[in-house]
Amino acid sequence: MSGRTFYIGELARAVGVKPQTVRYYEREGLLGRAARTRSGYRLYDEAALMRLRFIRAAQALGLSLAEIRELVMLSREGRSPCARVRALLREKLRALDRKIAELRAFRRELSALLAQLDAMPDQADSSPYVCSLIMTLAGHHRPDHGKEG
Amino acid sequence: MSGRTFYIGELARAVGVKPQTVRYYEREGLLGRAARTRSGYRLYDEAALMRLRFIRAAQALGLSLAEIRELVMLSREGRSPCARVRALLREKLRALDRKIAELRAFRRELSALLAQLDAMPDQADSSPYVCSLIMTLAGHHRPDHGKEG
DNA sequence: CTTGACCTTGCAGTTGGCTGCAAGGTTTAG
DNA sequence: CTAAACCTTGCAGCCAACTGCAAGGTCAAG
Repeated sequence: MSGRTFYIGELARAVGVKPQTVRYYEREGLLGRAARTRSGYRLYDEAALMRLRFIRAAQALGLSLAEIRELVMLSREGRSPCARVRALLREKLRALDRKIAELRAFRRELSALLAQLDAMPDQADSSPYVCSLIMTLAGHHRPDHGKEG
Repeated sequence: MSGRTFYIGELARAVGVKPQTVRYYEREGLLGRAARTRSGYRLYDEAALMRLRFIRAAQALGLSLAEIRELVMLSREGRSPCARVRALLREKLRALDRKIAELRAFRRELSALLAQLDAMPDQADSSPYVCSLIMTLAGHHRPDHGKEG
């Protein structure tokens, strides 16, 4: 009755990650140690597949591996992680709102600055501070320009 | 007629960075090597102060140190960096728009998911994948949740 | 002369989530 | 039997922009 088993590469392919990533999650306490064949190969079952999918789904929702580990721990202790999931996601939502507001404010500043820059002729000089307008308008802020789309 | 000079600590304090950061910028080719006293202490003038302020201002606008170095190079070659500044900032603005759109789309998804979660009772089970709803709705996305505000 | 605040260099560590590599053992197809 | 395609471990490196530390030299005040 016990379903299919998988080598680490099959498991990884099924979820779209690399074997190293699976080992990394194990090291980080997100997956629990796998069963082994006599020769030492890791063997996974469908429950492991589901756990791995959960990890990726939770990551896609913006949870960090540390937060996901916390949820996994709760679950392993038999306590329902649902309340904690809600709290974490609500917190993410608030952080998201703050971030969006911040980026919009910054966008306004940057586009105002660009409008002024476009209205100016190029400076022919190579002044020590390169571009004076930037000095006068760049304020306060430390934007967080994370890449990745 | 040559104005004030500064030790690295004074310079750093004047701009709100640490001496290590100033040395780091020098190593990275953003500041050019400073004059030295006989005993080897770095000595800066007001032009250096302005250059350092420029670096921080440009960072505040979202430019990376690599991009700022490029501007500094242009300036040192006597070519006006203004056109490049405009191009870089326009690019930042576009990236910002993409990012804001992405975060808003993600915000919508997350808040819909939360609404569904709030409507559900806690699962008492500690199922292998922790929380089934999350599995069903978490898609595709890889949000970039940079911290810092 | 001593204390303490400065400065110097070089190099390791931080963050988060992987990714790569080397050196070896195993399994499977032909 | 061999070659390819797996697997194992351990550990270094990546990104950016710093930050910290150790071990030592310098300088001004009292």
